Amino acid sequence: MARLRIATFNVNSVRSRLPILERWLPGSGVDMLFLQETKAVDQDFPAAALASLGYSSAFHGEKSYNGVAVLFKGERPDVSFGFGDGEQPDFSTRVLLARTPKLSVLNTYVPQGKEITNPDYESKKAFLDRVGAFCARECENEHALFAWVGDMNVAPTEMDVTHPEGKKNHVCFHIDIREKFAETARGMTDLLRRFNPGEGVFTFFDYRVKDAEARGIGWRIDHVMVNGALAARASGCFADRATRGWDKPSDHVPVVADFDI
DNA sequence: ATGGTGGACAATCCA
Repeated sequence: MARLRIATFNVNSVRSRLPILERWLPGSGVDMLFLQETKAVDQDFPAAALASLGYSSAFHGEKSYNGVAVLFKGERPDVSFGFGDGEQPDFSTRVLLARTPKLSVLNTYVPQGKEITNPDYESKKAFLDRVGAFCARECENEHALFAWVGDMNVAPTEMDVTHPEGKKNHVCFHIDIREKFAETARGMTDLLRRFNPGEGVFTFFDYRVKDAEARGIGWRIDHVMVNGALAARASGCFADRATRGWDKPSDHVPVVADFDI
């Protein structure tokens, strides 16, 4: 049995967050880091700088928006982009699948949805349907170790927002999207919540809210969801606030999870 | 208070 530490982090531009990654990663103990919103085309991804930190990478992004990546130490996982289900759009800059001999991880940057009246909100639900189909297939083999991680843009419960009464029509909290998320993750364990059952566990602080973190105004929208086999091997999960005290933090907080596999 | 700030990129779009 070996200890495996994975993490998910919406960097909101991998190039702007390079100083944060350089400061955080070497002492983080993270073996595999899943990134969202890298906002860099592939030729601009700072692979060399990350390699000098001891992390290889696989990435796919586009100009200005979206982009996903995995950073890893040691053996290269088998990495693919998009749902691979033959449907369009393929979401190749929002979906990354990494398979190692021991486990598979689906990394997603779920569309935010803008407004509940916007067509993008329907696209968000359709995206989650495709994630749900994928997860259901992965979970058919109850012995295989599987995780779904990333920026899900859904706060699953009232505990996961600061003022739930004022957010009933928000695309990340509307009852429809919370039910869709629950259906998508059916049978899986919300690992950050399992190890942190109390109030005030957040992974996102809006830049537009003044002193959001100090005032405790946040969202829990970045998740590590695991199937039963992987849940049985989990030893911890936490939102790592270290990066928050440093210069130019992301609006998101890394979520770190430990396993014995 | 339908604002606010930050990122990418060059006039706005996105979150």
